[in-house]
Amino acid sequence: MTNERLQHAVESLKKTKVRMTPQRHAILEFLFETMTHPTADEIYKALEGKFPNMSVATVYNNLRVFKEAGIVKELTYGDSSSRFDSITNNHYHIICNDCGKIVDFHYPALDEVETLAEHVTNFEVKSHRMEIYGKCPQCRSEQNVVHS
Amino acid sequence: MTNERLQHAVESLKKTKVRMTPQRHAILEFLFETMTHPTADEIYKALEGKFPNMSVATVYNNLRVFKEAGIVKELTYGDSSSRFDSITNNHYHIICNDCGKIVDFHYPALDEVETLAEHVTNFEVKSHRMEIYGKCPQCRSEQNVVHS
DNA sequence: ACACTAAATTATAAGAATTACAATGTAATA
DNA sequence: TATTACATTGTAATTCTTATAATTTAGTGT
Repeated sequence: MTNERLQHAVESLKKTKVRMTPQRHAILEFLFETMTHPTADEIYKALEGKFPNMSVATVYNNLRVFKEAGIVKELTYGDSSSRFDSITNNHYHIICNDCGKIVDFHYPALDEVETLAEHVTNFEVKSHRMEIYGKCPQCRSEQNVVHS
Repeated sequence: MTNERLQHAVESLKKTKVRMTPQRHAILEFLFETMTHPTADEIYKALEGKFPNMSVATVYNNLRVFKEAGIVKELTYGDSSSRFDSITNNHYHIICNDCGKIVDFHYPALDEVETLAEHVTNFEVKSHRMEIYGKCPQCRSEQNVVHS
């Protein structure tokens, strides 16, 4: 199913004038198979085995292309660098304040909030963003350890 | 009422070992009275009349202190610099994709989502973040102008 | 298969936001 | 008023991201 989504993405890119290079394909592939919401640099490092000469700029360029094509979403948290996530349906993220882990979490889209906001503010609503913050199970249990 | 909230913030800071300097107070004051969700640099520029020798580092240092004290919230969007907002109750933001304007928008907190996430993921939930994106009334009307 | 052209990649430099650091200054306390 | 720990200042360093120019290459038509 990863492959199916990947195929779909590649085809939707080809429909516009976006060429399919090996680097570009590898970045896409990585984004679709990983579950880790990587940073640009993590993508770069993950692929330097396969593409020893690839430039970081290539990663950034492609992430921009993918974003513009609606294939990939940029996640900006408090920390310095953005993370990137291939877009899937209706899931949100819950993030650990202590260790930074990001876990997917399914929930129907908050259409109601969008509609209400539209009426109240007279904006034309396009999208929304929601995240939940807390402490993950691992960090919770570490905290509970009694230090003697 | 701005003054009341400011007072309260100052006092809660003094309770810990945070000293009240003129610069710190001015930054707090500015954050509580402005409606504009300023960047660190905007705060710096806004106060350079009063404090010609203030360093940008001071602004950043204090914003970190305020964040740690739970008085101020950092908003990170896709663009390069963070914005800062004094924490108030139960309001969210709707942001214009075209001009960047941020408008407050009241809505009861999404407690239900927090509760559900807690059960599903076994995180200990602390907070959440939600924003809505779209096009503001001004940008909408500009778009509709017919160019002859 | 070959050539053409627009787009992509690479390498590097530049830019911008934020943080680190050392020296100096100052708020809170006794 | 003296003391001390915290704050500020100025600057340098760091980090993330973007811009640029030269080179390479994917996709297309012949």
